[in-house]
Amino acid sequence: MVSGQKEKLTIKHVAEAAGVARSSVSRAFTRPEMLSPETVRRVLDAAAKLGYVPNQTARALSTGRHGNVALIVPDIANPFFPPLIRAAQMEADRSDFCVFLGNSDEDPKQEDKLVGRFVGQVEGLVLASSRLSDERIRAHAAQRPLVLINRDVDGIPRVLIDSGSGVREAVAHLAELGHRHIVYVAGPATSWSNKQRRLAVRKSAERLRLKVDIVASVVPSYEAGREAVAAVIATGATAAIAFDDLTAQGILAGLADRRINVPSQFGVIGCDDVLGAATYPSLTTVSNRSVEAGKAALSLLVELLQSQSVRDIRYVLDTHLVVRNTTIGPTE
Amino acid sequence: MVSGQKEKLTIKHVAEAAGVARSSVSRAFTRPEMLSPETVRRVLDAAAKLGYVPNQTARALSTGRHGNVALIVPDIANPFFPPLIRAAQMEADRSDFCVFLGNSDEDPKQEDKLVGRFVGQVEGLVLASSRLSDERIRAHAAQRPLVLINRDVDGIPRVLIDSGSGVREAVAHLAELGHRHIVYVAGPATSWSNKQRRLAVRKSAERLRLKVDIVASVVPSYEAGREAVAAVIATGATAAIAFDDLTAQGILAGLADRRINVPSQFGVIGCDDVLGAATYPSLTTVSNRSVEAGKAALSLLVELLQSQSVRDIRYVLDTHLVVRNTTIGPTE
DNA sequence: CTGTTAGCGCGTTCAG
DNA sequence: CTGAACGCGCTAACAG
Repeated sequence: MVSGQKEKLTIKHVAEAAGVARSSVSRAFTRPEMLSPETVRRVLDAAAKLGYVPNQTARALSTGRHGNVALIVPDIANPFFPPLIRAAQMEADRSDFCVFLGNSDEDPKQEDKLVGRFVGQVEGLVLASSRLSDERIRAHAAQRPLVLINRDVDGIPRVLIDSGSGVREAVAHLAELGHRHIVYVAGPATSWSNKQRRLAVRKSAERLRLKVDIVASVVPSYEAGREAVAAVIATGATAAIAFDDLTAQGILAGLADRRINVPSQFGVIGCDDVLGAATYPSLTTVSNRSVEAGKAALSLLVELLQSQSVRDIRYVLDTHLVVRNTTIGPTE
Repeated sequence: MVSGQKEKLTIKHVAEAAGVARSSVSRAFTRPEMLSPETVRRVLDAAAKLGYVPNQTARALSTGRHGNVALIVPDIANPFFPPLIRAAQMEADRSDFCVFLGNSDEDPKQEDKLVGRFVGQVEGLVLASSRLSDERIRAHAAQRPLVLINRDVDGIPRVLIDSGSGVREAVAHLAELGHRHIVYVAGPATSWSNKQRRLAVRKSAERLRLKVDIVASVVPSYEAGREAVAAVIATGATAAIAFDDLTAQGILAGLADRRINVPSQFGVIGCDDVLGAATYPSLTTVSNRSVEAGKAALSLLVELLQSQSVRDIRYVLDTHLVVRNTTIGPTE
């Protein structure tokens, strides 16, 4: 049984044990091809025997590369993000990167603070659904390679989930079912996705001659959706498209509280398809591509890191409507 | 507008600008009380003016403290973890720690690999629902302060969510409703929580003279639950307690596929209460304390880090049954 | 191919 | 209270 060797093993000890210079040990680990196979083997053997493992920190200080990246999201607990985080995580893993995770709590200040905390220890970062201003994003991007998810800033590499296509299908779907007056329950004002969805609802409603109202809702959550119901009903609309599934779920609950039946009396459509068919009635929603987005963002970042290139990249993923059971004609 | 100053600002530049020695600059940041207020102010001013920020890496190399911790979970996308991660995150934030997040993908090998990747850059780690063997956990704990969540290893600080109490209530609840034969749909074999829940079901069923069968299910997921339904039905039981809500949700779906009505023909109880009332029928389940667990684990780790103490800590959070609509008597 | 010698940026004795 | 000098562990020129 190997007892805990608390003593610090450095490159020096390995060098002595292998009878070579310290630099050779270093090279054996980072550029084996510069050494004779014989030497490499001797060094690696000695290292293994001693249980030596290179000190990441010292290496970073000397090279400037720490092998870390940061991922910041507004709310880890929002079901939209975990799959994205997971995908990013696994992609980072493929290139041996460690990922710092930050939760901005939907707050720009906090997000800024996190970036500051991370920036000294990472080679690059990805901001998902950033709540930061364009200026702040540009400022940070000037310091380190930066990839955005669901945020469209010129010149900054970005991965966009185009919920517009799905939302347009949603509006068309409602129009086909005979709805003439709908309402969009908005998300965070600083959210790019929210702007995009709101616009898509407006435009296609206009084109299809539907009346459309907007109901504000500060944060995307079950509670917020539930609270928005009063305002939603007050508009006199017969169907609602919510910023996301969580909000939609809250609306469903609020409607049920008021004994308003879905879908016969009122139609509801969500966005992001994070709830699967788990709501009741199962939610008609717009598909989500968060896994692809997370993976794409990270592989993009890794690519940027490796090939110092700084092209203007804009990667778009489209979406479509998933019809379930919260939508039928307004009068049954 | 400040343009991107890509030049590396070191302690040296600040020293010159402030007209002091480099060491004074260092002290102004780490031990202001050792300097005259006047000097501190001058240094901080100069630093602010230049936009200087201490190099975390260099500092770490010199002090051994990097201000990072790692958190490893089996599956970020499992709804049990995001709230836990978020809580841990925010607690770390309070002490200015950066957190590395790792996803072991339910695989001990991967978990080991992650620990190895992180250990060189963190002061401590927390393993949530670790799939590692006791030996490996002990080995890692010997290197760095380590806190466990839902894993009970002697001598290692741990935070345990005692689902046993809630599960016992669940069994009693079923017994009261008149069920005489129940089945437990198990989770991962390496899961401590699974062992605990299985045992609690067995024991209390025995005490209440209920017959109990066990159905295996490798990973906790919707799919796995759905697939387990055939075996569940085959046992002839009238109610099932699932390892977690995800599995329970899958069971609900599988039952619906077979036109078996819940709760009138079959009762289902989940664990962890991660779905809220979002399933249909809304799921009777065992409450979860993951937020407290995440927070507690991290504050415990921070505490260990600060006060080198190594007491044997075992922090237990109890749970209880949350009755909703998937359980009534077996014959209606 | 391999050894020697500087730093990387900062914290920390140890004198003054 | 402040400055000079050494070291953290490793990589990167620069010789041989």
